[in-house]
Amino acid sequence: MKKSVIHAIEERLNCDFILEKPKDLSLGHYATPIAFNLAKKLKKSPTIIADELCKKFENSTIFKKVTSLKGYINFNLNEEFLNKHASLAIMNQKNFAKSNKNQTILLEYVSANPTGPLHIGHARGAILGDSLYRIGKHLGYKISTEYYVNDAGNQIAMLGLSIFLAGQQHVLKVDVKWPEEFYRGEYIIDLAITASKEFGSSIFEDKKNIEKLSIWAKDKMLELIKSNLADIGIKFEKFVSEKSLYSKWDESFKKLKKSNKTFTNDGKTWIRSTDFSDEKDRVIIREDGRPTYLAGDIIYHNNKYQRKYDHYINIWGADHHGYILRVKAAINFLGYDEKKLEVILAQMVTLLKGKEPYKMSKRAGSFILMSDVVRDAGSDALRFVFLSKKNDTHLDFDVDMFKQEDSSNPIFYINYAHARINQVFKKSGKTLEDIKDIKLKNLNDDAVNLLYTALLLPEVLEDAFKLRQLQKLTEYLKNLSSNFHKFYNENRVIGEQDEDKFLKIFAMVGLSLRTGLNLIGIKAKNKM
RNA sequence: GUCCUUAUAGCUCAGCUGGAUAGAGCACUUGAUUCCUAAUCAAGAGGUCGUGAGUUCGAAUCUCGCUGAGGACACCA
Repeated sequence: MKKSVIHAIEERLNCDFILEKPKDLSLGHYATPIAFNLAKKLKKSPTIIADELCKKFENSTIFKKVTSLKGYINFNLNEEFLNKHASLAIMNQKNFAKSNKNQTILLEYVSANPTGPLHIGHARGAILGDSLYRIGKHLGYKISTEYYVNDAGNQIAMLGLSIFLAGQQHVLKVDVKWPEEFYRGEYIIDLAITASKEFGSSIFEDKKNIEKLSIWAKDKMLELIKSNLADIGIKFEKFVSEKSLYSKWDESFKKLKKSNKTFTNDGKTWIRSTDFSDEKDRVIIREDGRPTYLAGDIIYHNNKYQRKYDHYINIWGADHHGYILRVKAAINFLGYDEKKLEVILAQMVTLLKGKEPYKMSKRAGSFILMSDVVRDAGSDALRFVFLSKKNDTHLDFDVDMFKQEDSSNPIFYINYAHARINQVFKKSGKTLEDIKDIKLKNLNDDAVNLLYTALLLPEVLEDAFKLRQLQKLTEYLKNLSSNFHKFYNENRVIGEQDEDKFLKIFAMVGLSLRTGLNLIGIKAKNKM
């Protein structure tokens, strides 16, 4: 719809212009402040210029009227134009708001260590990533998703050690001297108990078994993470194991060396990331020959770029921001275009419970499980609330407040609108077939504006996806629902002269609500 | 100390690449149901957009300083 409008205006104005939405729908559907820009050049007042430009739009096929006000030019779409778009959408619902793009995108997100269940902080990135994926795919991007599994290194070893010690304490009942850092939390004890059932309690007698426990537990945790994700409707196309990548280290390292950005010092191998305005150079191979975490990421990104996507998106927690430069440096040193990598940082979630702050740290063990919140609040509410906020703002929410599933939860409001539409159709005894060919004309302003708002979904999606700002979509859905509820209260439908016309508009509203919700992983309710 | 993010109504937040009288929801006050679901709607009240400068026809939006908040500054991941 927006494209047609831009095209129609371009045709008559023959110059660049900004197309925006007026503050108030009563002013118009679209507007441009072009007259302000031209004022200086033409040395005339914006008001006069706007008046003159309006005249160019006489006999337009898509605008009902074009008016000027205080220098703005406001465009009102005509019913025929809106009707055409609505008919098209309703007759081909599955394709509504779809389009085609050629860009291929590799989206990596969550990638939480398989050392414990997902906590509420992970949920933010998970929901953002999954929703971006759904929307991107709908808009026609060739987009794939991956989860990078850190199944090597110290953290996994620490997981095994933690379980081993927990087993000694809780199963063998011996005194244990805990190291400074280890994984706490009840799940560690649970794992120890499960391990004793599976392997016999003797497994906790010999330190040699720590590695075995690590591998076993990490697989268990990955399964748990997958099930946590499935609970909120997330499924990855691919899981990439860090460990399995190390066989390709030589190849990656050889490529990296070609850049002359590696060097050895103190028996360690470094990359010169300071050449990429990093604070310091970074170690990639330790003195004892073990690769650092960055080495894994170098292989992984080499692997990613070898698969030749047009664009790469990584969603990381904001605590990783310092890591961006060194990864980008490494990608550059590998001979790839690091600008193709976009890192989205999901800011921390501050969780409150009864106004007391929760500190979330896996290692400390006092963290809120994502699965607990999902159980209390429901996947739909969690998804909607998380997406309602820009991903770069700190998110505060109180678990207790979240439990109050009352009308303050916008997802109820939107579902209610959708359910109402469904019920009106039922009561009317009519189907889409009956109303899809109805011509929408002689509508009151409220009906026109409701229809117009419903038809905005495609441009909202494009905008939200391009800017990676999905709160634009949630805002839109709330707004459309509000317009609908207002209209519903002011107009009777069944048995009225305009029944069929209104039903067609409602069908369009329902389609937009349903499609929009679906793209953020929420199934619209037909009944409350 | 350096870097990232952030500051808008009592609370939680929108406000698109600068543009019309700064908007929602919750909470508060008042009203609407012989009628398709009142889980709704209408009206009211509530703001010197953290602060000080700058850029210009025009700033919540852009630039700089200051202040507050959260986070990161590993050979951990």
